[in-house]
Amino acid sequence: MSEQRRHRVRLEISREAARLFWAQGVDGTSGDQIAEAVGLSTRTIWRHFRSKESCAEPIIAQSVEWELATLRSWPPHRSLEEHFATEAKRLASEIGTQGQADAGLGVKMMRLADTEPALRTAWLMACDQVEHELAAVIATRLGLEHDDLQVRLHAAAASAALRILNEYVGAGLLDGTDPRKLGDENFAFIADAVRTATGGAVGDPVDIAEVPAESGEGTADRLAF
Amino acid sequence: MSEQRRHRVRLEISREAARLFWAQGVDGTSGDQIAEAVGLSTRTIWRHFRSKESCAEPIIAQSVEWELATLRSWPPHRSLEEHFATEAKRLASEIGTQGQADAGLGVKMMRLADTEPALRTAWLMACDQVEHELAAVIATRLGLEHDDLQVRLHAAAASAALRILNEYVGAGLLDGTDPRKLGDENFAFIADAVRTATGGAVGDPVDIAEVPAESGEGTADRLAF
DNA sequence: TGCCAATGTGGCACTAGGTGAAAATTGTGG
DNA sequence: CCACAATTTTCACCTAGTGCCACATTGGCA
Repeated sequence: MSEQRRHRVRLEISREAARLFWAQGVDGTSGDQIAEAVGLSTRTIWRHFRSKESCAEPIIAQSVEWELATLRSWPPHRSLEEHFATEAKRLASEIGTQGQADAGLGVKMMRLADTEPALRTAWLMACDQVEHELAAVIATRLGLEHDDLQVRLHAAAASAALRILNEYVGAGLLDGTDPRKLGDENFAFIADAVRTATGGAVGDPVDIAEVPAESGEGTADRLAF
Repeated sequence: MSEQRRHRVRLEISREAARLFWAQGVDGTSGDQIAEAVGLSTRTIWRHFRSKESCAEPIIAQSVEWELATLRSWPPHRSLEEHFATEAKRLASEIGTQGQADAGLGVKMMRLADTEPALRTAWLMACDQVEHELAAVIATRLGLEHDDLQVRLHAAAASAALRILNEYVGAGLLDGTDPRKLGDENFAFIADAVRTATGGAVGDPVDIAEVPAESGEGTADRLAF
């Protein structure tokens, strides 16, 4: 089965699972129900997902995917707010009704995660992945290794800030905030949150030329071992 | 059953479970084995823990408990490194062999969490709780509400930094670092990491008198909704 | 001391999540 | 239409976890 095809099937299952989880809770939803809803046998569900809760992962992962993609394509010479703003504009024109529905489900799963530990896991794991990818991005921007302690600290703090903002915005949307209110000034707020969380090290444009000169400056020489 | 007694039983089960998890993996350990190791019936284990993996929670929670307790008792007029240093000294004189063994098990569970998703959950959940308690601490230090967006951002970033440092130090200890090398200069490093993650807002002494004047300054006026 | 009530524990049957392996179905090139 | 591989289904089976009732232990009280 092609990787793409597999991804689509998983996503399809995930949609139905998320819908059922939201409608009747995780405990109140059985594997059989998910299978019936998506029109596959139960066994096939377990072939695609190791557990019931993990059925929600693709829809959650997809809701952070654009953020991840945006961070991956962040050119060194641009500021974070600039890049977010242009990418958001591009995304807005590309996203279809399916994408909007998925985003809605993603937000609902985020909300469910507040009360369903099994889903909170999935959400935290998704954020965990953001953290790792962000470490790579930060490492290249600062000219350090991706497992440098300072890089890991910055990545963890920044992705934690992004998580909080995601939860905040998501909660707002579920409570009836008009999505059109999400304007450019919010990207400035997000970028500043990242700047604050990283002590100003991440968020501004970096000059390619000066990066090598700074390399090593941020490493954890002071930690005794 | 008294709350204290219940806590002790859970901890006892957790010790055996952690030992078995470390020795033979989570999947390789059955509920029956844990029950036998601790001398209780399997049924009683499930009365105390909702799942196999959650048996590791108390030992993990305990390993962040001293950190939590230290943060809770952080007086406004002291810097973070000062407070950590004195509390660590006090702790070192109080901790017994049992406490040391538990700390060792806690570090091992942290390490296992790298490969065992079920345990990573427990670890992230423990960190999640640190984040919440830290929010309360930060709120009082800054004179803001504990659910203020700025407070949540600082708490998330700071606790993420603490998590990374925990993982880093834990990994070091498991790889043979001498525990005695954990001196005062490390507390300065930790405190600086927290300072960086919070844009300098958390870590230094705060003057009680000036707190009310600053209240409201950090709120998220700029986010559009 | 002896009784009683509350509460923790054990045993056992049972549900549900999840897997292994072979049969059945679907898809695909000749 | 056939041969063949890839996927799905069917079915037996395993283990984590629950409901229920009987039993044991504890602690209060006369």
